[in-house]
Amino acid sequence: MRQYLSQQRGGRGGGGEGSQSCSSYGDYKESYLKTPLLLPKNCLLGIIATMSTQPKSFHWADIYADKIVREKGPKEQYTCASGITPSGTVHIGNFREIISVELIVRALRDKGHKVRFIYSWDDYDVFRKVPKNMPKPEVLETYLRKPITLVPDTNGEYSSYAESHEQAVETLLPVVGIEPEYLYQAQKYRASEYAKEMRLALEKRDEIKAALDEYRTTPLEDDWFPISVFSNFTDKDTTTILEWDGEWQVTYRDDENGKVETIDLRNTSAAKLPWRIDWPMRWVYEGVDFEPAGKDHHSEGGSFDTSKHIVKILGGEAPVSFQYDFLSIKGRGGKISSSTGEVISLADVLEVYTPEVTRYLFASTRPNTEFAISFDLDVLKIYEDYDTCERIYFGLQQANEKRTDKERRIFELSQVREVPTEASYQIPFRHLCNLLQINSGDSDAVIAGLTDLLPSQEKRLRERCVCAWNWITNYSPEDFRWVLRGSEEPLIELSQEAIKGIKELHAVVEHLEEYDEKQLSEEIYAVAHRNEIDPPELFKAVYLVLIGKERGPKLAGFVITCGKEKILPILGRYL
RNA sequence: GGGCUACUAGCUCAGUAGGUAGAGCAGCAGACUCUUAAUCUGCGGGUCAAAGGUUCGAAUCCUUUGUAGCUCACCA
Repeated sequence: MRQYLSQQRGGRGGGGEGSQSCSSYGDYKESYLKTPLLLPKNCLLGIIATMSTQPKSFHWADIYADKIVREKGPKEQYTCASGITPSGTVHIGNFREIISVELIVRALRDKGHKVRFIYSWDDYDVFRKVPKNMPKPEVLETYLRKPITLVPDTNGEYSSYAESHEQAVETLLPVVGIEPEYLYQAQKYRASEYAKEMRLALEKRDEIKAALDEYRTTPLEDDWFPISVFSNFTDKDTTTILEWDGEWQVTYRDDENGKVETIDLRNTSAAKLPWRIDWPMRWVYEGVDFEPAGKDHHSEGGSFDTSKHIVKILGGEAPVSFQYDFLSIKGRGGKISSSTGEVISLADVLEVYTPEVTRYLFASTRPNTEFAISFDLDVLKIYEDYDTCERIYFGLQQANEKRTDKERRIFELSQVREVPTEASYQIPFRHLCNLLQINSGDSDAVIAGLTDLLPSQEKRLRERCVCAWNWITNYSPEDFRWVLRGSEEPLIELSQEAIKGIKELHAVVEHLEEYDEKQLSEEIYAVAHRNEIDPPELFKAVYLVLIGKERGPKLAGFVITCGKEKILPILGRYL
């Protein structure tokens, strides 16, 4: 059991490393103010707004940041907390809490405050249920009622089940610009770091019991104790506390084998506070000023509610909080919940949404409203919205003052790190999808074709290409996908008229450089009429020849984008 | 039984320091010999769920009611 402790994170490196990585944010505001702005021509607006001092913002993150300062008073440092029990895959719903806190952390830092952002892994909680999406459930089942930190990783990659979930998150969060200081509760409990706090809870047993009983349907037993013990014989929490000596000694019985043992809170790894006491204890221990919670906790009688009372008993006060709503998923099978099988995680979202756009999803939505993360055609709209937001930020698109302020703040908060000094390459997601399909997913070829792309825009565009291609291949509707036909594929059977039309079109495409999109469009119609074909028939024939489908991207633009090198060989087969 | 949230145009929703109601889509009209959930221009459209209250003034604050959804009272 010990080995876990020392192995897990090379001893508690959390503090130092955490604050180090966080400091990059501290400079973030300053650095973008200092950096000379290389903005596109017509964006005076952007410059003016950037140079003015922090405008009053009505973004929810700023409103909460103000509220924290107002309610907690001036402080050297504010502590914002988030956390979760890694009892299964950490899903995108859990991510909402993390990023909500991070946005508020940023808002506080932008106002010049020092902030400690802690993320607590509650990996000393008991393993209660085997989630459906885990390998070797029969193995996991034998670990029920033991602390999660002792459950093995049935994928065999990490030293524990808890760590496998923790690592999945910790490696990914920096990608979206989130770098909290991680606290591992198993480590702390097993090192008896909370001995005093547990003793305090025992001393306040009656008050705590009364607070909890207020909302319980059946009151706690008279011999209830505010701590729970993992048996040293079985590691399970199926134990009964028999006695507390009024100081550090606690005697418990293992309910499975009847063995009795007395432990000392100062040097045991077995004792733990139950959740409803554990939470407020840590508010006091870490001095938490802000921590949100899901709506399940925020109901009257829920754990946040009882914690508000218990924290006072423990000599502290409750943090500022808000409740965030749940997320749903659109355009992809699978539920969001970790207990019901397939789970949507941050990794899945990042397949389709770039880090900035992922942040944008959360930064642009009030946390207390439910919304759906879409994998369907809404993806196009989300990217459009993000691009609009960016154009407004850089003054490339006009909007009224109120809207401009709002979009500007959302844009800032959506950035992974410092705000770029120039807009990204503005290309509609739909168009990018077509370019990628023309080039069979080869983003190098796409990028090579964009002659006006600035070097500084390339990295962001490449990230977007990856997401676009993932979306096309995995999520886009069938209508949306197409592949240019190759030379080995069988010829399409066409009417005489259609073949004449194709031939004539081939001749037109040979001089493609002489046409712009509108002219080419008109010429296609002219071809149809000269050959007495209904235009829709000709379109259909051309799409069949080019991509094997009856419909496709708008033809004239499509042909021009593909270029004659690609189009001529295909049409040429019908000459 | 308690709590929370929502109710704004046909649809999806913006609208936080109370000051003459907004957007997108749909619709209508016109343009385009034009297929895609993206062509352009113009237009119409709302007792802001209901009632009461505070106010010079309320979608916004308070009270009550209705409808819908979520959640707690087991565990974490």
